[in-house]
Amino acid sequence: MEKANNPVKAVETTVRIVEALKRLDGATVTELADHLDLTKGTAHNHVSTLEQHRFVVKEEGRYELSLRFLIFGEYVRNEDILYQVGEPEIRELVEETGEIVHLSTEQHGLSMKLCKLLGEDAVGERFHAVKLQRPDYLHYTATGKAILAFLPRSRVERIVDEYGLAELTDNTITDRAALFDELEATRERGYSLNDQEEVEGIRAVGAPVRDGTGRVLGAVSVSGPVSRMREERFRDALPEKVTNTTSVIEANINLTESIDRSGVE
Amino acid sequence: MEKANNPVKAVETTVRIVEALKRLDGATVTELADHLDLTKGTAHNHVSTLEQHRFVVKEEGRYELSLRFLIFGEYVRNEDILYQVGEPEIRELVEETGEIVHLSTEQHGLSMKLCKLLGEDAVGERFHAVKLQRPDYLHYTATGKAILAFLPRSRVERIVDEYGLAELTDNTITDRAALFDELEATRERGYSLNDQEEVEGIRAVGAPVRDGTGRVLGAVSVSGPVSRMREERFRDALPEKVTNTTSVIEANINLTESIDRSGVE
DNA sequence: AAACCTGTTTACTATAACTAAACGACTAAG
DNA sequence: CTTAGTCGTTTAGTTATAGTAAACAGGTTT
Repeated sequence: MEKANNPVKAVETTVRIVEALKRLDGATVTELADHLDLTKGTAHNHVSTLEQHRFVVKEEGRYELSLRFLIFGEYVRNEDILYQVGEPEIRELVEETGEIVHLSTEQHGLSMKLCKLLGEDAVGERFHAVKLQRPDYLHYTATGKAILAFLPRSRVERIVDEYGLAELTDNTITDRAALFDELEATRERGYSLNDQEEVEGIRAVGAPVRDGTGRVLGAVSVSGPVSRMREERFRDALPEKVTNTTSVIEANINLTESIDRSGVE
Repeated sequence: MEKANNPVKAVETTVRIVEALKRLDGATVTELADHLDLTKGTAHNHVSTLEQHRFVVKEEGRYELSLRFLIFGEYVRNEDILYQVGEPEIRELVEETGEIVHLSTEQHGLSMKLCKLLGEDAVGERFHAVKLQRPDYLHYTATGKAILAFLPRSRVERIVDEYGLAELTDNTITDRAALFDELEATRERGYSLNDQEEVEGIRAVGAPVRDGTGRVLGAVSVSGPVSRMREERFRDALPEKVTNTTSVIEANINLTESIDRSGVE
């Protein structure tokens, strides 16, 4: 993790304001000043600068984050090659399995969801895209462990140094050595298993997506209640389906990239 | 439009950098410095500050916007009451009509899409959510005209002052008086019509969504090729369907808000 | 090796981001 | 109608800091 030696303080306060506007679901100048220990003048200057640039809207006397964040966010996602080629494939996977399917990538040592689909067994209807909440730590999700398994050990070390190994359930891996053993096993299997390590009663199977050079681009996972994730399905059937999906994604990414390299229009 | 009297210059350069990272699909420090007429040192300080706060990632030597923008963007959309109650309704509308359906709102005098769905006549499959690109001006879209029709005249004046009336097709309204006539007609009808004013060959029908106080929260529209938007359907059937949808949305919003006010859990 | 790219760091200075206080606009209370 | 209490915004003034320019370090390419 780079640690900006000459951080721009004014940018840092603006970031704090943006984060506070999210946390507080919008705020007045006075509220921002109180929460962030700024003067009203400073808070006002920042928030009005952000408003002028359309990242903030003033709605009925309160300042709120604007939909410009959505435009930027969708742009970022649409640029991501993993999302471009992965999204249609995980649509198929969600139809096949009926469970919850994730497509995630790693940024800053955290798991960022690109897409989350609920299958018909997970909800009433056919399938359903859902909100992408906060990022997750990598060590307790199926996608996260699939990613960690194929990152250079030094990166994994630094990530664990930075974020630690928070315990969410009895099954969460909280020991460094145990984590590296698990990652080794994951590498050998080619897929990751999550047995109620994030949420009690939920199991998941994940597999990495790697490019031609072996670099991990992200991972795909299928999650569901233990009641539907018993031995055979959890150990064989789903791993097979998930790795099939990631193989197709990997093939299509390599295809796309070699076409890019050949300069074909 | 508020015009920040004490803009924070450092924030403005950071905004320029963020916009450039989008425009250039990621950039190096040197590229940013060149494009934005900054020194490399300045560009580096800003971009590394943004990276430290996870709004930017360094991917293979290039700086790119991170998926944190998506998290913020989805948060903003999910907070929007119009999206919350409108999204399920326009799903129904897209199934009924088979055309393209939009749910949009106004921010900073521009039309911001909350959701865009393609119906089965518009694409092969059942229906499909698509990317929300840049904002649009309000005067040449069905949703935009529905919104403008129910904004206070003074606001409309200021919006036209700021952005003008850009001409996209022969049918685009580019005359101020003509626009106000059109908005008057829209108010009387209760819905807006767009007859190839944005794109040649595309017609659309839109209707506003207003809250209990009469304030416009946004608008819904159905768009399609002229070949499927002939007289009866364009003038009667679709306006009926669209206004039915907006009525349901309005009712649900009022219900939600009165429940909120009553403090029920 | 040397020249030429990078990205990053440094030392310096003018600038501009803060502080604190006051202002004008509202609302509520007396 | 006054007064006191909000609020957001603006002002003046000072100190911190953002930006400059230059040098540095790490890679390629020549």
